[in-house]
Amino acid sequence: MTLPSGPVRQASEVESALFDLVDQYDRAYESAAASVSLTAAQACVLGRLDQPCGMKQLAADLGCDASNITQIAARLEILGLARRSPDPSDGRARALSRTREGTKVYRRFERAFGFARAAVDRLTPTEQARLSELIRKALN
Amino acid sequence: MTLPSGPVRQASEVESALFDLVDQYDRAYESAAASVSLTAAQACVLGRLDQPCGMKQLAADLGCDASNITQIAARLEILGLARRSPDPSDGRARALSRTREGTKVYRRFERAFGFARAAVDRLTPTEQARLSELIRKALN
DNA sequence: TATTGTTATACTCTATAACTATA
DNA sequence: TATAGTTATAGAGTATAACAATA
Repeated sequence: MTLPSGPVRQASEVESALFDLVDQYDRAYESAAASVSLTAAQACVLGRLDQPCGMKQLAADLGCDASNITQIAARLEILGLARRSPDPSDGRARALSRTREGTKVYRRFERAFGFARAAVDRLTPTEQARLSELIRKALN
Repeated sequence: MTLPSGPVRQASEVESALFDLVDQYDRAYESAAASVSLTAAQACVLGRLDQPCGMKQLAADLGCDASNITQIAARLEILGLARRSPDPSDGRARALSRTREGTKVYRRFERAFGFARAAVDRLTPTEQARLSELIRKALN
């Protein structure tokens, strides 16, 4: 006979707070991206192009397969927001960079996002420093 | 003539901490789900079934379209992890609930996840309370 | 007529495997 | 032979629109 598995684990108050924070952050990110007609992944890649960046590096940063970056880069290129340029020092490599339009759109995304800034603005400077400290310690 | 758009906004230290927290949380969630052969969305739905729940309610909770829930529920059903039952009081409605196997798998997911608990365990009880308080204030 | 849920469809993200070109 | 990137393909999440059954 099989015993019932029982209820799932009960989260503590801090864990719930962390969950709510992450949940709201993710939703705000997605929503801000949609507001400028980007997907979250596209906004994420676009945001990493302050400097031109190789495909392999982007894949490593985002923790996904390189073939994935190829597709996202291709779409950003079609949208006129990014451009792939040959690497003079390595014929295999290509660097992805933002176009001027891409930077404009990304800045519109940032203004639409605002989640982190708004959250932080509800805290005093001392509280902000303390929050930062606690998060860093928790992340180890 | 068009002026350059200029650099994107520079995030503050707290904002960076928030970003890192969310990023690590999301990756750990995804990875834990994969470790029990679930997608993040499937784990998310499964985790909300401590009580049977209607499709519409699930869609509202997850902030997505109801047709989306239909698909995820169908897959969870095929996997034997959840079940859709008719609602006796409303012939249109169906309630999704975890099977015993679904609860077992979800508990394995929780053990694999552990991110929030591990993070929280690096803090003293006083620090945990303070973190919780600051997050709640920041989320308003 | 409004609501719950489903189906059909299309787009995107994602990974794997096979491939091209270069190192 | 190894590496950077691409292509082909397939599974899954997502939304919209049209639909069935019920309220």
